[in-house]
Amino acid sequence: MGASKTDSFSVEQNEMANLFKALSHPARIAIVEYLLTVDSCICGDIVNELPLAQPTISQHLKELKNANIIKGTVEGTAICYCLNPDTIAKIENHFGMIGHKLKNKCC
Amino acid sequence: MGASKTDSFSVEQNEMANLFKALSHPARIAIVEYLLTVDSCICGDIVNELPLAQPTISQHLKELKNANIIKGTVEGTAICYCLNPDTIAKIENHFGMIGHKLKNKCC
DNA sequence: TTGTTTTATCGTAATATTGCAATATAAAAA
DNA sequence: TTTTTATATTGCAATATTACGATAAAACAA
Repeated sequence: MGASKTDSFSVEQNEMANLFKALSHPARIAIVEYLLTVDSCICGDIVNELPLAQPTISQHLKELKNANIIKGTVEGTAICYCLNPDTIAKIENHFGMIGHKLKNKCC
Repeated sequence: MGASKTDSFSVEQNEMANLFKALSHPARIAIVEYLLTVDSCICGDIVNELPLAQPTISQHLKELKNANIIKGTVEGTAICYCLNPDTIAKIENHFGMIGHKLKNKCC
């Protein structure tokens, strides 16, 4: 095969897996980090920041957008990207929950 | 192509991407969740918990082990798997840092 | 209008992932 | 020893991902 057996798992499990898949590439990690260093959300120069061709970056941005990790709004000719705090908080809470449960364990 | 341009990014960016890649499949999310529900670390029945064949689960466990998300120690015939709190904390801190930086932003 | 700039999409080649049957390995039980 | 039980590895087919050249689309400038 090659396709994940998505149907065999819960909606929540698939959601979390999709969030992590969106973050499972160094270019997308770099994009998130870059968005954090920029003061405002007004961007448009991500292509110059990364050692990848423009179509490749556009594709990575699309995946981050589909996963709701970033938001993009049209700003004239350019597009303004910024991180989605809700999704970041969602992931943060997920691991906070895991960390909390782990404290009551033998590990 | 198809291979990631790993060399173009920092060691840290690749490390984080690999951690997330290990968590980017619902079966591996399910394994992590199952390990959280078990009282002790003494496991050995993960195969019966998931709707996947034994070789498939063994492969998923291997990926989680390679990413240091779980630890496995031989326990006679069975193998005892448990979560690695250090790695969980590492991811938790990563998002805590992002969340903190986001608070000083326009988003 | 035409040209410029910025981002998106298409098409495709190279590579990676997923899943499992078959088989192997390792440790304990009989 | 042989058998049983639990986990790992191999090999392969189906599918997904990654990267980018070529091209398109959208908004503004001249």
